[in-house]
Parts: sequence; structure tokens; C-alpha cells
Amino acid sequence: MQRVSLKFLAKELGIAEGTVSRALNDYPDISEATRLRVKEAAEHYGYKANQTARRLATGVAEAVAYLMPANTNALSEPFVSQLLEGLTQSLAKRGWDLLVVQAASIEEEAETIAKLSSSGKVSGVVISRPYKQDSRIDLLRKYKMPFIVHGRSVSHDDYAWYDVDSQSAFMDAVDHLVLLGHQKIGFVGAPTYYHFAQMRLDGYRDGLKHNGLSFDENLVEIAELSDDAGERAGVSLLRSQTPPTAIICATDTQAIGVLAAIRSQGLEPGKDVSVIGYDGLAFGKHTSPPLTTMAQPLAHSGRQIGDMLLAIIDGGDPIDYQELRSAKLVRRMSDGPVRPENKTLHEEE
Amino acid sequence: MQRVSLKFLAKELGIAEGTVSRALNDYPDISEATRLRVKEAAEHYGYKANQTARRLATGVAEAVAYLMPANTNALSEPFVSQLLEGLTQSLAKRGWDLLVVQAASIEEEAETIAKLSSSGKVSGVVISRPYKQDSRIDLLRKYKMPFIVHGRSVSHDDYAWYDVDSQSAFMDAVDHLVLLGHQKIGFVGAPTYYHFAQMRLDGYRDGLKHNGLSFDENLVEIAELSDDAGERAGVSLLRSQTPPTAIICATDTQAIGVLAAIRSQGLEPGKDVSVIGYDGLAFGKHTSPPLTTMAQPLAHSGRQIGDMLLAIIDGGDPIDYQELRSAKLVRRMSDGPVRPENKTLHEEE
DNA sequence: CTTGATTCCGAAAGCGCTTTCGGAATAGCG
DNA sequence: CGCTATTCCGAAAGCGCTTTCGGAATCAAG
Repeated sequence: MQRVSLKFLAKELGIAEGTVSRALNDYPDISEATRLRVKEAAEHYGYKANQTARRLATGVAEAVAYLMPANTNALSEPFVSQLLEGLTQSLAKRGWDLLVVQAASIEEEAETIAKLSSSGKVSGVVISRPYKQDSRIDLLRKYKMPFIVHGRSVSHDDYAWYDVDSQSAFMDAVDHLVLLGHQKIGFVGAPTYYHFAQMRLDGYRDGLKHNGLSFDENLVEIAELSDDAGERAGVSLLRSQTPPTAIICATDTQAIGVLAAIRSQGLEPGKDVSVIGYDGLAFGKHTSPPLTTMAQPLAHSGRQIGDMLLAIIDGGDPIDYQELRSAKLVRRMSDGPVRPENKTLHEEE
Repeated sequence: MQRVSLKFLAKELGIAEGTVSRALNDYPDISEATRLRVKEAAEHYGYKANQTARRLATGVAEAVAYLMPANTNALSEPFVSQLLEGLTQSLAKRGWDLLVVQAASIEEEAETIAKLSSSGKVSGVVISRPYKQDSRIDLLRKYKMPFIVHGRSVSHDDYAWYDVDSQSAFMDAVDHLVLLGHQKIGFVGAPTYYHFAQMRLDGYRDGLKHNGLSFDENLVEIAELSDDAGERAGVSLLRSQTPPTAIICATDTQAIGVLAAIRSQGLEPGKDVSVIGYDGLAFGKHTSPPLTTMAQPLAHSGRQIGDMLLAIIDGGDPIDYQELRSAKLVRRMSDGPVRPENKTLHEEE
């Protein structure tokens, strides 16, 4: 498989291995003449350094790992491939590798990180969707492994992260709905061991307060990150004593379920009940009605995260690499003014 | 970062490095007693072998690469994360790594493969969506790098692949539509440098012939793999001289665009014009109307592919690892009988 | 007891590359 | 032209592990 080695090149050129290596790596103590000679020969024979040997010798792994969320859900995963794509682009600039690892379960994530850190096969890692208290982060710190978090945990002062300010995004969503006349605004949240879920819930609360509305826990449901779970939550909200006239969801995936829930109750989403999602997923354009959502700037996040991680690996101080982006409202068709004659399930009964 | 090495363990236990290594790797020439002693010490000190060194010594990379399609499209990527997830699961059984690589463009894919093969950092690769004539496959063969293709190229006799029989799936789709009374069945295809696109088109033709219908090239449009492209193709089909009463699409993503196209022409998808997609993407449940589709068994394909690749790396003959699955029709709401009083754009004019 | 077969472990040679170090060849200087 | 700087390259020592080989110690058998 690996035909041409350093040794081969050296023999072919009649010079020492070390010299060839230094020539290839542009050491200053190599004459221009031999450098050229060596590089041409390398080109000619199609020499590619054996990465493994190189890594062992230099001690740098030239690779970073992405810890893929354990319990993925087909609907929500556009973000994974987006991120991956950006990461590969960023790493490609140095010729580094991207390892994708995934723990069998959430419980095993910590161990996965430990193994990853001590195996020495990567020089950095990126993790997504941190929990409030995230043992993975603690571990990474302990091992002094450079890392960056896609999202934030509760105490996020001393490490690098890239996140979208979903808290204010949800405040904005509430503002928007209030402007449309809504007073009873429901919330379908995500499990709050995810810190992003907590922040979104907080944003929702803040938005309520900001508008002089009181928080009513009957108006919030926590659901898993799937369309089905969203639908169940939506149904439960709509069937409550005081059904909301608008529902904000922690994720687009859930929002899609809520859309279905609304229809299942004989109501029209976007008219009878407004729905706002979060993520800005592309397929939201094609739901019925098209989903209004708080879109996060997904486009170059992967590349950005990769660049930041690289900078940290190069010795940058992690706390210099904390970036907070903001989401913006993308109005499609699932939101609208409260109907004066707003009919809800209960009024019909 | 890497604290405990073999040397450290050896010194601690007062035995030779090689002995420790053999004990850890269950060599038969190590007494039960010392094997235990060594393993306990390893456990105690949290020893993790340095992968890089191990790889260099053994010569096996203990990693495989997945070449991610170059021009990804957010809407169609559920399949990427699905595949990745399955692959990691399969590789996890051996503790192997998964590298994700992506070429900057289709043109550079070949070079990416070449570099990958000669760098020695992986012992196998999986590629997706082969072209009719795929230089990546030729290269992989040339380098004698074990590989498996997710899909098939034109001549697919001598390598391993995992594919879904989309050709007969499209025949089935035509049959289904004919049963519903449709005679003018349109087709939105994908660029035919993708072999899967060709096979789907062939399936469509076969289906037509099988039902005594003649192939009308005015009824087929080739589009890129995006919803927008699908929509444009759909519009063009509907505006033709002889607009179809049903449209089959090469991918769900395109089908969604076609749904929009139909509406844009003032027609009702599923009623005035039937649409059948292909892929079985989850979000098809939430389009309007929910998309009828030929669903491919995506569930464990990743794991399956991983297992097959591993078997080949172990010396299995690639041609023993060719697996053809079949897709099945998932009826949702976008298909229906031809309307007798079928009104189309032209009849309206 | 002696001898041959076993069992078990130490020593050492790599794997293919990088990097330090020293010295030969060359150049620069007085 | 002699002597000290430079320039450039060869040699060798790792990086941390695996694996072969041989030999010491133990065992069974004669």
C-alpha cells in the first residue's frame, strides 16, 4: 500500500533520510539545490509521508475529534452534517483529520472523552449540546485537552465556546407574539439537563416578564427533541384549561409536531394558534403552514468552530475564544395575529 | 497529556516492556499470574496504549474513512448522519476510528482518495453516491485499499457495495400510479452522472414499458438534488404541452419542490397531480400534503456497511459483500387516483 | 540424576518519521 | 594563506508500541 518511504527516496537520491525529511519540511539548513531536488523526486515518486510515523515522531496528532450527540434524531440532524462539513473545511487548511466519535449512550460519553484524551490520537475535540453540568467538559479540562463547545454549560467562563444567544432569541419571539396581540403564549421546551433548553426557557420567561405577562406553568410542556414528542406536548397544551393562542418551541423539530397537534385539535396553525420554532431548519419552508422560526446562523459555524479550536491548540487562551451569535426571526406562515373571535377548543365545547 | 506509558508500567512492575505489551494483548506465552498483575496495574494507572505508536508498530491503521459527498445539501443530509452513526457503531466493536473526509469539490475527490490511500492512515474507506464511471473507485482498486460503496457504479461486479434497488422501486412506483389510473406520468430525475439517477430513470422507463405506456421525453426533467431545483422542474413539466397527472421524483427533496410547484400552478398536489418521492425521509410526514415515497431501509445501513467493510479488511473477498435491499412504498397523502374531470393548466386556458 | 520438552520472560530490533548534534566542506576575513 | 564563521548534510537517537528470538528456569520423562 505504502510504496515510497523516506528511506526509498533517500536511497534513490543518495542522501540521508534525515536530510530528505528536513528538505521536505523546509528546514533552513538545507540548500536550495537539494531542497528542490528532493521535492521533485518526492513529487515524481508520489511520496506521501506516513502520517502515523510522523505523528509519533512529532507528538502532535494532527487530528481533532467531534463527539457526535449520542441520541440523535433523524429530523434534527441537518446540523450535524453542516457542522461536519465546516469542520472538515477548517481542518483541511492544515491537512488535519477529523475523527467522528459517538458514545453508545449518554452515560458513556464521559468515558469516551477520557479514552479519547489519553489515547493521544487527537489534539483537540469539539462537543455539542452541553448539559447544564457537563462531565465531559470537566474531563476535558482535567486532561488539559484543547476543546471547544458548540453551546454553553452553566459555568462557561473558562473555556471556549460558540453559541447562539437563544435566550434573547426567545425573548424576541415572545415580543413578536405579544405585538401580534397574543397574551396566552405556551412553550414547548426541551429536557432541561441540556443547558440550551434551560436558556430557552429562561428567555421565554424573560420575554413574558418584559411584556408584563405572568409565567403560568400550565402553559409550558417539556418534551424530547422529536416531532412526535412535540406533538404530544402540543396536544396537552391545547387541551388544558387555558389553552394558549401561540406556542413557542425549543426546536423546529418539536414545532413541526406542534403544527400537527394543532391540526389534530381541529384548529388551524398560523391562524387559530401561532407557532414559532427555533433553528431555522431548511425543511421548515415546506411544512404546512411553512414554519416561522428563529433562525440561527448555521452557515459557517462549523468552519468558525474549527478555526477557533485550531487557535486554541496553537496555544491561544480558550477564554479569548467565546463567540455569541444571535438568531433572527424568519417569518413564514405559522404565526399571525390573535383572532379577536379566537376560538379554542374549550370555547367550542 | 499521556502520562502512563508502557515503559512506566514496566518499570513499576519490574518487568520488561515487551512482556507488559504481550500480557495486555493476551499473548499465550504469558503466565496467568503476570497477565493479571499487569492488567490490574494498567487499570489502576489508567493506562491507555498510545494509538499512534501502536499503529506504527502493527502497521494497521485501525481506522476507516468516510468520504462525505462534496456538494451536500442541507435537506438531503439526514442520510449522512444516519450513516455516520451506524458506522461508528460498527467500528466501535473493535475500537477503530472513523475519519470523515470531504473534498473541496467533485474534481478533487479523486486526489483526496489518492492521498488517503497512500498516507496509510486508514485501512478502508466507504464512499457514497458513486458516479456512473467513478474514478474514486478505480483509484481505490489501484491502491488495493479495501472499500465499500454505498450505491453502485455502472460496472459493479468486482467490488463491495450496499445499495437499494431503486430501479425496481421506480417500476413499482409507476405500477402504483397506473393502478390509480394515471397515464401521463412525469419524472423529475437527478443528474445522470450519478449512477443512481440513471437507474431510477431506467426504472421509470421500465415501469412505463411494463404498463404498455410509451416513453415521452417531454415528461422528464433532470434537476439538481435540491427542493428549489425540483420546483423549477415541476413547473416546467406542468407547463408543458401535455402536463402529467402524476410525477415521480428521484429524491424526496426534489419531490418537496414539486409539491410547491404544483401549488404554484393553482393545482392541488395529491388530488390534481400525484407525487411520489424516493428516500423515505422523515420530514416527508410533515409536508403538505404528506409525501408518498419509496422508502429505503436506512435504519441499519450504516452498521451493515461498516460490518461489510470490516469483513473485507479482514481478507474477505469484496464480491462476497454485495447487498441489494429493496425500497417499499410508503403511502402518505400525495398520491391519488386521476381525477376523471382532471383539470390541468392547459385545459383551464 | 541427566536429558529433552515446556513455560515464561527479557532483550532487542524494528515501524517510518523527526530532530538534534557534530563535523566536513566551504566561505569570509584579516 | 591561515583561521574562524557559515553552510550544509550525515549519523544517530528517539517517539511508544509490537513482535520475534533466544535463553533461563521449570517440568516431565528416561
